[in-house]
Amino acid sequence: MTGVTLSDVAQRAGVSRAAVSRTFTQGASVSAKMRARVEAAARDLGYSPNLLARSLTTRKTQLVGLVSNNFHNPVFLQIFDLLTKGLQDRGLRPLLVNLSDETDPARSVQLLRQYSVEGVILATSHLPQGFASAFRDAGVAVVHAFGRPTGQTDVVGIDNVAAGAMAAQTLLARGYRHVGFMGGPEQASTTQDRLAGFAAAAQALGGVVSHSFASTYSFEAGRGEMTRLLSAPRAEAYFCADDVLTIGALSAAQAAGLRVPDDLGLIGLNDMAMAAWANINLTTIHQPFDAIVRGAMDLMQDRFANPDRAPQTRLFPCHIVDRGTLRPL
Amino acid sequence: MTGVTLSDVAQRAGVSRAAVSRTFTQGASVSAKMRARVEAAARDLGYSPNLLARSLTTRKTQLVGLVSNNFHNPVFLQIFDLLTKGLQDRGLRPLLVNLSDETDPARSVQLLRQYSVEGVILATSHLPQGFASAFRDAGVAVVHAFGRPTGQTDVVGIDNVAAGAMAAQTLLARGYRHVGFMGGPEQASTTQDRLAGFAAAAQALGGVVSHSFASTYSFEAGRGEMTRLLSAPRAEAYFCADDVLTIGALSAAQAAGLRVPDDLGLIGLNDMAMAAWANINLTTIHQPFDAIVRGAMDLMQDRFANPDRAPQTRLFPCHIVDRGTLRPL
DNA sequence: CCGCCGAATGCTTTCGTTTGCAATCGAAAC
DNA sequence: GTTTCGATTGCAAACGAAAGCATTCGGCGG
Repeated sequence: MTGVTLSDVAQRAGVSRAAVSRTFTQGASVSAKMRARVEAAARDLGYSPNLLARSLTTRKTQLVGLVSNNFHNPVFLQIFDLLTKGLQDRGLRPLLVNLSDETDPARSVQLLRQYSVEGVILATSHLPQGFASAFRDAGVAVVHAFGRPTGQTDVVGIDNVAAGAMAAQTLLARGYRHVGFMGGPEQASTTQDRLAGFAAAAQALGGVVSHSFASTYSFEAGRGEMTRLLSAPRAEAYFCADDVLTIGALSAAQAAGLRVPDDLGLIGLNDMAMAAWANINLTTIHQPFDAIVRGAMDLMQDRFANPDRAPQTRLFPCHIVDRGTLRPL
Repeated sequence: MTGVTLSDVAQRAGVSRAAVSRTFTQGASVSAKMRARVEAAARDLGYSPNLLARSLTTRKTQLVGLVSNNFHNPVFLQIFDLLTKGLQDRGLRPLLVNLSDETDPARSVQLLRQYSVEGVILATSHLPQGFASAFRDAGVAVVHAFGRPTGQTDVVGIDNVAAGAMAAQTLLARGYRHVGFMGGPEQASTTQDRLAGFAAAAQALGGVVSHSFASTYSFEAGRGEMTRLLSAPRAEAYFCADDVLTIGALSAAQAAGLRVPDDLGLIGLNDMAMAAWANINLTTIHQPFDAIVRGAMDLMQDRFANPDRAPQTRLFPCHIVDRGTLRPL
């Protein structure tokens, strides 16, 4: 234990405990002389206020839950980086929750509530049933990043239907006619929405559309699924709903002796850092992580200030990043 | 706010506050009848104890700081995954701290102390001066994962000197004679130790050794450094001190038209998930992340129980994983 | 029926802070 | 030298829960 408390400082400085408290609380009334005196004593003793005790009376913990269920896809490291930096800049502390193996998500809700988090940022494509509402009911600000707009909770992300359409338009504009969609898990809302947008746009433009799903958003699943696809009549180009999946598909294509993009076109989604690596060099749809993450934090803080406002959705535009897996216009 | 407190439950159940407290604290004396009565009331009201308030009297927060300065290398996502799951299983909560852009590390120390974390796990190759000792002095259990043994703090990781030697022995056994070391930042202890072990072992076996450093542990740095190396007389094989670096080097070699492993051998270190991807397929030294992470948590909890024991070091053995970037024996 | 004793329960203080309220201070206005 | 009034200060009561201590309960042997 550090052990040194406000009382110790007060005694040392020969002032009341309230005086010490005031010099350490933003915007309280203290004279310059008093402040100097207290600060000197505090420095001598190495005092710093106990935030947990403070939170008891202020009802503010500065704690926010950061929950994710995907610790395998490297994009999430980028997301954590942006998120942790951003939260630190705003004076908030992230309590990290890994939902991967959690059989009972209610436990995580309970847990975060017990720690009195003020807000929760859900960074997950798919969300356990009733998760968001549990927090809402408990009065904690919750925002779902990378989620599907529901009107029930704050959501920030991209328009996945539009992104799917953008992929289709790009493929057809490059002269591919038989185009395929390779999704992640079929029940993920991102997969569903991207497929819907992709199929509709491709058909509207006269394309021939097929689709299939990989079991997870992972390299192996993408590689396995593409290997399967290549053993039958196949499309000329595929839109893979995630970069990691796309890299898996790319690997399968190379293993099958196909040249990309001449024999087979591929377009991904995310534009994760790795997509730009020279030996991967993915053509992909850029998802603006920084804007989304910033938006999530903004929305959360906005709800701190105004807990009863209506749920809000913020979607950010994507754009194509042209690299080496699609033939040029 | 959830708002429902112990007093509310006590009133509802028509018992004293102490009774409620006892039914929720491990190993307190309550009759079955009382317990049932309180639990019913608690359920009705949706009560769960406020851990922050509890921590005030118990002096236990179950909070541990998880600090890292590398949110770019994908291995850290694997590490976070293991760490968060492990901590959750042990009933501990990770408070995540991103040191990347932190100009004043003392701020992070202060911060974690203010939240009364019971322990800190440092997952960083390099560590700011005085960081570990600051925690130690504050009486919080600190363990440095992936660090260099100092005798001052608990350290868990691998023997980097031995790992370097293992790399050298492997290269020479495969018939490479002029061998190079490509490190990360020169001041990183991991870089220094791996180089020392590598150079000594290679020379002892009659190899010709050269070395150089990439500016960071990143793809771009590895690729840039290898590109530079290839523009001059070069070694026959390189030991790159990290997988991401190795992938960068591999990319540079491919871009230069070299065949790996025929024209150039490469061996990495870490065996991150990506190293096994078929289109990367790195021969590398496996670092046992799961054992290291588990060891870190064990050591931390061990110090909870016994705060004054001497600092301890736990190093785990590595082994070669043979894939496609080194020619066979 | 009485006394005894361990188990259950309630009372009260405490943990480290903040904050409303009342008392005090100091200087400007008279 | 008083008044007066705003800015400082101290006092004491929260905040939500744990735990030591004293009290009460219940069942047992006698």
